[in-house]
Amino acid sequence: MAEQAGPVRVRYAPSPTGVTHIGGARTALFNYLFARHHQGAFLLRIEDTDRARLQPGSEAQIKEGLTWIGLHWDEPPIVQSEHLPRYRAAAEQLLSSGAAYRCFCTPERLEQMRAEQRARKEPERYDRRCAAIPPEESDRRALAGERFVIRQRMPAQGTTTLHDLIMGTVEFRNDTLDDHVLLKSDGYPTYHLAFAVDDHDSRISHVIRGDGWLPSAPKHLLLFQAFGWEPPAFAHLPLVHGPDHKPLAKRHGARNILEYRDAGYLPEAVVNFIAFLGWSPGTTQDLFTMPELIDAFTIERVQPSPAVANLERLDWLNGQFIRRLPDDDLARRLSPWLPQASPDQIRPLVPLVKERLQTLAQAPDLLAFFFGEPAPLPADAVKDRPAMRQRIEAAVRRLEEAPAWSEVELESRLRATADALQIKHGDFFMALRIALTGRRVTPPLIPSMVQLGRDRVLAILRQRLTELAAG
RNA sequence: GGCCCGUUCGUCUAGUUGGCCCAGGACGCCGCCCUCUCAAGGCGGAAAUCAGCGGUUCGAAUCCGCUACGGGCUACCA
Repeated sequence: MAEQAGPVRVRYAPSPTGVTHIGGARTALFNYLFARHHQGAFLLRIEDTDRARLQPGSEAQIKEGLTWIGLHWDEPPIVQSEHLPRYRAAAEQLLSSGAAYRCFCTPERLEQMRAEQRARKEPERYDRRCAAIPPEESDRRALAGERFVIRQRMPAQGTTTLHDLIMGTVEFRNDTLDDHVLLKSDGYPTYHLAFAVDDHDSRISHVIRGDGWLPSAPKHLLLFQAFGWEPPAFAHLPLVHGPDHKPLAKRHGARNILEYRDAGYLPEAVVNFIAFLGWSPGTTQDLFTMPELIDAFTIERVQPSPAVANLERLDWLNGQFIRRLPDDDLARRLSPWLPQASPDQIRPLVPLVKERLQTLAQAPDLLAFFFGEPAPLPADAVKDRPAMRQRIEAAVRRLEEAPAWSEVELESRLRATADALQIKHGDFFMALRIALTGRRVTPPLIPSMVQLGRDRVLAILRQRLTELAAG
């Protein structure tokens, strides 16, 4: 595969018609990793030439999503709607060279034409009725105010060959190519025109995009040729599928990438997760930081087959990354999830939950008993009230005498208490756990008691005794 | 319909210069250990006739052909 001369420059070019989902984020990430791996530039381009489908907050959402997963663009984003004269001039250039022509066909005629082609079971393509209009007549009608689009004139024969970095060599017969529209009658370019002009003007070296574009790649190659420009290298990424093996759509994972943030996922984990969708390093390492990804990423190792997003793996990855976070860092990230607690209050609790969290969102529930009242005693847990009371009373007596409130001290006193009661340590700990938190699943009991503090622990236990006596 | 892409455990994949692969790793699942619950961690296990068929070859997941299945594109959308 011939390497492009000059610096590596790539771009992620979303259209602001929605949000960035997993698939889009992956396209962006692969572009970013490729750029950084080659010390190149990563650009952002907003493809807003479809005014009908434009969505107001979309651009901001896209930028926020990219920023969240740590993809920073190196130059101010290019916004296509701001460059209309440039596209028009480019189209004019093609017009005068004969590589494109004005088409005056109405939408109605085109629809009728297609209906007839369908009926005859022919490929639905523009029939090139306007291709033969002499330039003078074309100019005259345009001047007279007749509405038109500009279409690219495809070669009648021969083949166009694409050397794709992922898909390999793909050959297309030119006579199967449609004379697609380059400039719409509203003066806006279509994707094809804007793509070629912008990628050329931005000196893009590699186009890494979804493989939905593969069928139009030959037209793009021809378009570069018509302009007399050196085309970029191409890499078409296979789609990301949902669990049902259908392309990712609203019905499953096609959620805004930011929803993963809101669900308590770490951007590190999300990045690691999407990096492995269709790519692998070829080693057994499965946890990568961004710098490691940049170092390991090569486009040749991207799979040509679509990947199914396996969200269970994301959960596992998230837990792994949480555990690798320094405690101070985890405390900081937990802070928004525990608005009732100050950073100083959160920090000492981090070691209690660090190994138990799969997402940050689980922290509030796990730590609830530290803030506010403990949950009511579960009904099934107090079936044997006398036993429960006995255990709590014994614990209170021992704890009141504790000279120090440390893990070592509490552990030895509690174990001694269990021995005195002649019950299994585990059973005794469980009784205390339920008394203290109202739950059977909590962070480890003794460290939790230490954090809760002597006064609070004794207060809760006495309160429970009162409840048990009353109820 | 036409053009194009794809097909290794449930999932992500290793494998790509044919033999070291009766196919390796990870998630998930199951079991055991550790253990105050839950996790985490450790150890082990089940799980892929490499889509099918036919070639080439001493030898194929790896090369070739056909078929099947899945998917994309086929707009004055990107």
